[in-house]
Amino acid sequence: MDEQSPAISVRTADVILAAARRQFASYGYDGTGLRAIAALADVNVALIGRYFGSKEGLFLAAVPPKLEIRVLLRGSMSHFGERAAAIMDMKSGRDFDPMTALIRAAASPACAPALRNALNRQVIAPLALRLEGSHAEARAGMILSVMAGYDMMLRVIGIAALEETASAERRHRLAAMLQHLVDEPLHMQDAD
Amino acid sequence: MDEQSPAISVRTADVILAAARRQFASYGYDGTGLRAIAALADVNVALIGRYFGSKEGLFLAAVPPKLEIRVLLRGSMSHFGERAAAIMDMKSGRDFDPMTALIRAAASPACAPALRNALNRQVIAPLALRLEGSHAEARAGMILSVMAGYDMMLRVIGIAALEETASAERRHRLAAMLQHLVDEPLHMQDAD
DNA sequence: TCTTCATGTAAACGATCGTTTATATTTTCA
DNA sequence: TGAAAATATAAACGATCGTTTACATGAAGA
Repeated sequence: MDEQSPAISVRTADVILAAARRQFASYGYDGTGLRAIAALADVNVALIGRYFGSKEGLFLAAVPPKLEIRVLLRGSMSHFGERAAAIMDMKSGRDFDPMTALIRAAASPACAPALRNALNRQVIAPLALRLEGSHAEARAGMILSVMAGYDMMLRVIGIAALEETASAERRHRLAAMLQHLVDEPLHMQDAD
Repeated sequence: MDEQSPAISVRTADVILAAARRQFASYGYDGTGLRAIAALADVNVALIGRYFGSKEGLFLAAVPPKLEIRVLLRGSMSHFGERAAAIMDMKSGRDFDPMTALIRAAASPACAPALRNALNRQVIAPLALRLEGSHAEARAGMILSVMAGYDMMLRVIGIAALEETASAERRHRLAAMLQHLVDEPLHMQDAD
């Protein structure tokens, strides 16, 4: 080719992606340096530029594709709350969780638009398709909000009131909120 | 004095604090430069160092003290959900909102511990005192989670499914969730 | 008026960042 | 085996960052 053909090696690209996911999830977008990713991947810094163009390109290639929630949508929606809450509680200790990475990166203007698109396409749209009743998209958005807020307070900031509560109790309340957003027709409020 | 007496001017300090709040809320902790704050405050960069010691010191002096939620706790707790949801919806367009600033800064390891402390002392503890029934602190943590997640999806990331929904509908659902976390005894789930 | 202390400013330091350029090494294939 | 393509590396660039040092201005008190 006449233009620059980056000359890729799939295995090297995967090693870089894995390292990038770990770093982005742990330290956020701004807190992660390309040299740290390169060191973790045992790879030269310049390779990242050649493989993914820029730091933003690397982030977009690493994190948003992992945001799929199809596993959550498998099975009856009458137990969605339970399933979601169980997953939100289980995922502690993993070296990479896309939602945590997303939260840590949300503040960076460089990736906010891309995150918005990824969330719309890979989370909200498929979820809204499974919701019956009115305002399906808004309810999907609220469901995502609840899950993200929970993750942020529990994992990113580390609120003691949540950390020190029995996992079953937290999961119970989280599941109830999510399930009620799924079961649209119910009016939750008692007074008007 | 023998040590360094920073020689303060209250008005200058306030100007710096106001500028810092605006910048931190808009661009997050990492995205904000001291020079940008200084320019906005029409003040020399070095003054920030002399007044607040460091960037972290400035952030801690600017954002956490504004986290008070006493206004939210005024009045009967049987309408807490409505009040909170109304405030969460109203605050758009303000030049500084402490919760948005908090979310934008949560990913920075430099301020996460301080944010944790500030949230515990100024939000969760006073809120839990007003909650009757069991697991008051956990429920307070969940209330904060819901509000923060809502703010993050609506204001920081900007999810279309929430932005394009009528404000009244959003507020309605948010209020219902919050109020149910206040009214502990109710079991929200329908199936077991 | 002269000194003192409070306040503000200018300039630079050292470090780190993302990115690029130029070069080296390895692999492939005729 | 040898040329060409693919892959990897080292070194530097320019910019920005938070911070510090040294100096200038200003008002107040004796």
